[in-house]
Amino acid sequence: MKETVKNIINTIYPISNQAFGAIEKLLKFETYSKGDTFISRNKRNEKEYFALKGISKSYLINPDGDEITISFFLENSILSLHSIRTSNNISNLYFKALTDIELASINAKKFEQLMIENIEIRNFANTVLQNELISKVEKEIGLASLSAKERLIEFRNKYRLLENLIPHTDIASYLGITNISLSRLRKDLMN
Amino acid sequence: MKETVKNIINTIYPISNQAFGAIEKLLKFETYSKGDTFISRNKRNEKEYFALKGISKSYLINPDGDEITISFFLENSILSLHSIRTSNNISNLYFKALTDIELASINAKKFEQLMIENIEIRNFANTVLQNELISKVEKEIGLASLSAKERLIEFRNKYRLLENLIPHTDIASYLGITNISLSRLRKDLMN
DNA sequence: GCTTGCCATTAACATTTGTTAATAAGCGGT
DNA sequence: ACCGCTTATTAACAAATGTTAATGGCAAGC
Repeated sequence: MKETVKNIINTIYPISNQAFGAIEKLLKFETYSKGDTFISRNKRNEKEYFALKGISKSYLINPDGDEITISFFLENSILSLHSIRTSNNISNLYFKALTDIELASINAKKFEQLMIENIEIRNFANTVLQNELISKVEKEIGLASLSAKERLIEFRNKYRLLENLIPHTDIASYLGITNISLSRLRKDLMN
Repeated sequence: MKETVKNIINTIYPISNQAFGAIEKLLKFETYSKGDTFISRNKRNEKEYFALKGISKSYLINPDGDEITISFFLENSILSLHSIRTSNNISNLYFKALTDIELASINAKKFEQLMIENIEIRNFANTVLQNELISKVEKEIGLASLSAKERLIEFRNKYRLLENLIPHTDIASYLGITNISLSRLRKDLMN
C-alpha cells in the first residue's frame, strides 16, 4: 500500500526516497463502502488523501436537494487537496464513495510542515495544485463554451471507463445536464 | 498607492506593519490602457498583482476564436494568484484591461519566499487562495445547475455595477450564453 | 455636424435541453 | 430464482437558448 502511494507521487512529480520516507511515516489507511459519504460539508477535515482503490466524487447539494457532482477521483490519484476543498479545516464539499474504496491519508497540518521544510515535497504539492486548478479551469471553459454533446465527448476522453461504472445521474450533474438529456446524447453518439 | 495595497491586504486578512513592510519593499507599479492584454497565455509571467484602479478580466480563446471570460477583477482586489494562473511561470490565461487600469506587482518567487518565512503572509496568501477557489466552485455550481437567467441574477449580485461598465459580450461569455441571449434576459428581467 | 465602426437590441426560425410520465432494464438481497 | 428497488431509456410536449440577419443607438474621430 505504501508502495502504491509512492507510485502515485512519482507519477506526478518524482521525489527522492528520503523525501518519501518523511511522508510514509505519517500515512494512515482507510476504507469505505460504496455509497458512504466520507467527507461532509461544514464538518471538520484535516487530512490529505491518496486514492488507492475505487472511485469517488466530490459534490454539493443544491436548493432542490439534488447532488451536483463537482469532480471524480479515480484509483491511483490524489484526492482534491486539503487547501482546495476546506476553509479553516472545515470542508466546503461532500465526498462520497461511488464504489468500495481504499484511501491513504496524512495529517494536512503535518503535510504542510513537510512542504515548508522540503523543497521536493513542496514542488510535488505545487504540481498537484496546478493540475487540479488547470482541471477546474478546463471544466469551467467546457461548461461556458461547449454544447452538452461536446462536453460528453470530452468527459469520455478524460474518464474513459467511468460511464460504465457509476450512475449516470452523477455524470449528468457533472456535465450540467439532466440524466434524460444524457440518455439522449448517448443514443445520438452511437451513430 | 502603497497605502492602497495595505488596505487591500488588510481587508482580506489583516497583517502587522512589519509583515507589510516586507511586501512593501518589493512593490512595483504598472498602468495599462483599456483594451491592453497585459498577460498572455503561454508567455512567461512571474508576478503577483494587486488591482488598484479599473476593471480587468481573465479569458481564454476557444477554437472558434471567441474570447471566453473566466473571471472579472475589480478595483481594490487581488488579481488571480500566480499559483492559480501559471504553470512553471508560464501563464495559462490571458488578462485584459477592460478600462484603464493601475496595478501593483510583486515578484512571485520573492513573495513565495515571504510566505515560507512569515506565517502572517502565508495565512494571508492562503486566504486569498481559499477565496479564489470558493469563487471558482461557486461559478462551477452555477454553470452546472442554474438557468442562464438565474446566473445573470447571481452575476448582478456579485458584480453590481459591472453591467453598465463593460461590453456585454464579455459578460455573456462569462455566463456561458450568447450576447443575444443576454439581451433577451435583460429585457425579461426588466418586468 | 457627419461619418464610421462597434455594440446592443429585436425578430424569425432552428436546435437543444428540460419536464413529466410511462416503460424497460439491471441489480441486490433474500 | 424471485421480488423490489433503483436507474436508464423513450416519448411527447414545453421552454430555453442558439443562429442568422436586420435595425438602431452611441461614441470617437474627422
